[in-house]
Amino acid sequence: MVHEEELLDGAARVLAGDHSASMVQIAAGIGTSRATLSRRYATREALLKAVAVRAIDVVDGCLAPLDLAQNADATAFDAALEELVVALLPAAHLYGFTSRDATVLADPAFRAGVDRQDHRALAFLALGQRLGRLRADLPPYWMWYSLWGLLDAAAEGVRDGHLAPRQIGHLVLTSFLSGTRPSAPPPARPQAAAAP
Amino acid sequence: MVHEEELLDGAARVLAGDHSASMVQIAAGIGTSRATLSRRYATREALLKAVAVRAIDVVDGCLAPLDLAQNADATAFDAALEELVVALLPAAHLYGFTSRDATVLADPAFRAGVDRQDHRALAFLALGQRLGRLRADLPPYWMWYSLWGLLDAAAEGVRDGHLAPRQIGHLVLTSFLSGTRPSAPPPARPQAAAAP
DNA sequence: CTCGAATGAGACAATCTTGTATCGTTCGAG
DNA sequence: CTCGAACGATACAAGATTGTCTCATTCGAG
Repeated sequence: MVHEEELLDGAARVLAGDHSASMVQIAAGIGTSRATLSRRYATREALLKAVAVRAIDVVDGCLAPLDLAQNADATAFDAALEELVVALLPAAHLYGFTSRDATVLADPAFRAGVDRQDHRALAFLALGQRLGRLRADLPPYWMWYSLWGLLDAAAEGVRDGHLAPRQIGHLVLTSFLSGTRPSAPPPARPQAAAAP
Repeated sequence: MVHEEELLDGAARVLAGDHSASMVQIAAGIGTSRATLSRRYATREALLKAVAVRAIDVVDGCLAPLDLAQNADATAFDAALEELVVALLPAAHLYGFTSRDATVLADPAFRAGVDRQDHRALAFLALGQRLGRLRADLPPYWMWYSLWGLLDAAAEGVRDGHLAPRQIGHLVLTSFLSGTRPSAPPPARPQAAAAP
């Protein structure tokens, strides 16, 4: 018997590539039969919601280490943030579609789970603000959403072959923290463009 | 006769809310009949691709002012970047789904359009690097993808009611440029958490 | 006003998807 | 080894979606 987690992750993998994949496509992508899929999950909607719940569980696992940092210092916060980004990278690729699927969005249980998750992340980000490691003039909600946006962007960049999987962890973290503006504003160096 | 642009924008609005909306739902959302929709676009796939082409056109319109800045200075570059973000915000909300829909992604014409678009944006971002206004250690492709990620994140934040439409322009721009790390690292101010 | 093009409403068959049931087979615990 | 649970394959009906068609109506240019 295939474990439920493998099955849901396989379904998520297929659905991440095509949000509107049919049960036949999902079963074929997993490598199982449509009969088994229908036996496990009564309807396609039920499968979708199960994947969404699985997504919440996985992301909750990524967020767990953050709770220990409530009485941490700046160094511990930075380490936890980096750990969070690295842990979230594959999750964003696999489960990102759940936040955009109308079927999933309509599920109150999913919305409630996301709300709990958001509040947990917001507490962590607010801690970063109090520690002086995150800007105090940005809404924590925006920091959380923008982090997910960067994670999604990295996943798309890898999908399109424009980014290497190895570098996206660093890219997301440095963009999230430092942005794309050079840290030390150069006084006035023309630096003419090199000839092609 | 309803103009083609209005029709496509209406379809995009419906599809942005539900990627797998049927022709009946799309027609109802636009306020027209399914017959008219089918007369204009032979198949649903054709409609999807037409929306995608429209998306490319609109984004091309947002990118047009950037070409004039090829021989610009730092100030002009900053202004063009801000203008770009503001122009791109509604487009990201309306047409963001095109970059994630399997049907659209499979269209060679769309991929070619996106490629041309990417190269145009990349040239602009590379100009920013030469002007010293953007970090030279980040791949231009990542800057472009991350900007779209932030635009998407802002749109989702508004959709969920966690962000106000008025502020997202500033949020995207400041996150893209400066990140979420405080600009001036505070020496050692404890700043105890305020009582709840 | 007149006429033609575009529209809305509806019917129709073909196809796809889904949910359910049945059959024989495989696989692992006892 | 034995047996029962889970599996793959297949068939079936019900429903939804799509693409095409017809017909009456509306709307605007001339």
